[in-house]
Amino acid sequence: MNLFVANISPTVNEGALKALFETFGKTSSVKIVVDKYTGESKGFGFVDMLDDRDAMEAMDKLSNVSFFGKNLVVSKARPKTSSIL
DNA sequence: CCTGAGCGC
Repeated sequence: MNLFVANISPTVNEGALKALFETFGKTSSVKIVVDKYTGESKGFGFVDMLDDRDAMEAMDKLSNVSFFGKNLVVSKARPKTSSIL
């Protein structure tokens, strides 16, 4: 399950985020979104977990908890913005 | 920045 993680502190990198979610289960990929042009973190990212139960567990346990000074907000990711609609 | 990412030599 792909999870959307918002309100990520700039001090958090993908490795730290992955380690955090790995405490609940296997993560297949972690992505922190950075601005294409400025290279700065947008403050949100995505964590793809192999097991849906672990994903929901992580979503529940990590939502609104302080991580590096910011309260994480975890929810199910939506499909990436499509150009076609 | 609460929903990303790769179109060039």
